[in-house]
Amino acid sequence: MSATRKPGLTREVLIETALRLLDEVGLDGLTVRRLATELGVQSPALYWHVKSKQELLDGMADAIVLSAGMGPPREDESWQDWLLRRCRSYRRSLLVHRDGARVVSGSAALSEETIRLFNDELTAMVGRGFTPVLALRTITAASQFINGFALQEQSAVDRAVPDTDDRLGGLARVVPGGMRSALVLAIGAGGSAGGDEAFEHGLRVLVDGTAAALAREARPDELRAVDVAGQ
Amino acid sequence: MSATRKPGLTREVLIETALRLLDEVGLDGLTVRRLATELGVQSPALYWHVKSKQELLDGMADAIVLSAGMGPPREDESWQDWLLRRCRSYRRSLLVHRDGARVVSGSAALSEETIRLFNDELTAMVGRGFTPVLALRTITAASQFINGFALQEQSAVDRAVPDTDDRLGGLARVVPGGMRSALVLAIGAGGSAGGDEAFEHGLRVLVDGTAAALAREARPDELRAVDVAGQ
DNA sequence: GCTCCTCCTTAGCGATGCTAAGTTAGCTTA
DNA sequence: TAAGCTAACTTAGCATCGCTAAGGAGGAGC
Repeated sequence: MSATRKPGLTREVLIETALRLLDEVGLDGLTVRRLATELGVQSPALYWHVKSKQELLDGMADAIVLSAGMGPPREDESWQDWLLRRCRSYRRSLLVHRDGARVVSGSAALSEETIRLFNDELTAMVGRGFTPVLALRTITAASQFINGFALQEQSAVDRAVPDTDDRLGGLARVVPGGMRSALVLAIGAGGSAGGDEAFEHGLRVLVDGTAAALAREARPDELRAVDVAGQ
Repeated sequence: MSATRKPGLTREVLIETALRLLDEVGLDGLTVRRLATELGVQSPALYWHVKSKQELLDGMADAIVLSAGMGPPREDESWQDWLLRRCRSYRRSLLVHRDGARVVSGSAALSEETIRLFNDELTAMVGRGFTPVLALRTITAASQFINGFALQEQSAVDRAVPDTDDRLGGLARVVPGGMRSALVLAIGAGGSAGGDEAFEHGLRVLVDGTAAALAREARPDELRAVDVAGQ
């Protein structure tokens, strides 16, 4: 019953070590046996602290997400600045660990702590004029864009780098012989599927589009004849 | 030398069967042995037509992407309508097959055919006023949003569905006891992390934000004092 | 001192991706 | 027609994986 028994191992230590090991060997190299060795223990010992490997991965994913420092905006901060800050921080957290995006994407169980912070964010957005649904959808869209983006950035890094001009980063691994104008132009002009600039562009699009949606939401009585969604 | 030998098996047949089997058993259940059984063959036989399981998955991913019907807009079609059509079609293709998004996300090697179509799209966008870089980044942002979105939609479906109120679809599997206002409000109002409406919202944000970027690109001499990106 | 419970070990099961080596069928060549 | 070659498969099996079952060590509590 006493909390200070002497566990030797802990769920927390397990997750921390797993994250460190992840950077070394990657997600595919992160086996239960390898982690056990790293902890100076036999592999079945881990199953005393964790139900399955998936539960371990869920814990790692939650630790990564939490390390981004979620939370509502500061008092003096506009929702735009906050959203930009949050998104950049989230991407950085995914990129800090090797295969971080894959770990987070493969997990679905978030901790109560994460959900609480998430809810605080939504509440703050509502305080700045968002409807609850718009707030949720905005964060949702942002998260999914960042997940997809980081996923591709890391998959491009992890594979064996081909000879030259892999600027497309996973979108076009093989450059065909008769590559035509636009693609080669875009790449030549510094365009790339990954990287900070491409990410910042996506962010900007997100913020601008959200601002438009927010303006629409705020005065829903006006004409929507210019609606672009044709469906 | 004659092309009509009688292979019995083909790379194409292999991929088609694998996609059919994928719908049955899911990505985790799609083993080489299982696929071989489905083809009435022993498992090592597959390695004659395919270098590794990853190469098979790459082929499946490419088939899924190609099935979306990529290609430039019609003559009379605005880039907005085309982009919406293309994005919806892409999402639908990912959702058609079980774990389709995971298969596509896990693959990096696209066929030359896909790259050619992709290039045609960029070229057409340039014809409508985009710079090559903006065109590439737009498609990139769209693809990554859709990948992330579909990934989450399918991961929410695939896991054992909990008792009630799993509307958050993977974002909040466990609903904590003291869930506060904004989240419960958003969910109550029909908000959800997945689903057609959330997707359409994301698309709208993308198109609106891209329109703003395009307007900026078109007259780059004007003042940019209202720039929202602080970095 | 005896028992109980926590935390770890040893042993091993079934399944996985993949390789090595052997076998068969059908075309080409003499 | 017979020999030979090679594409397309089979049989056997290796190393590794996540995970389970059973047992043992050692401090805590009576």
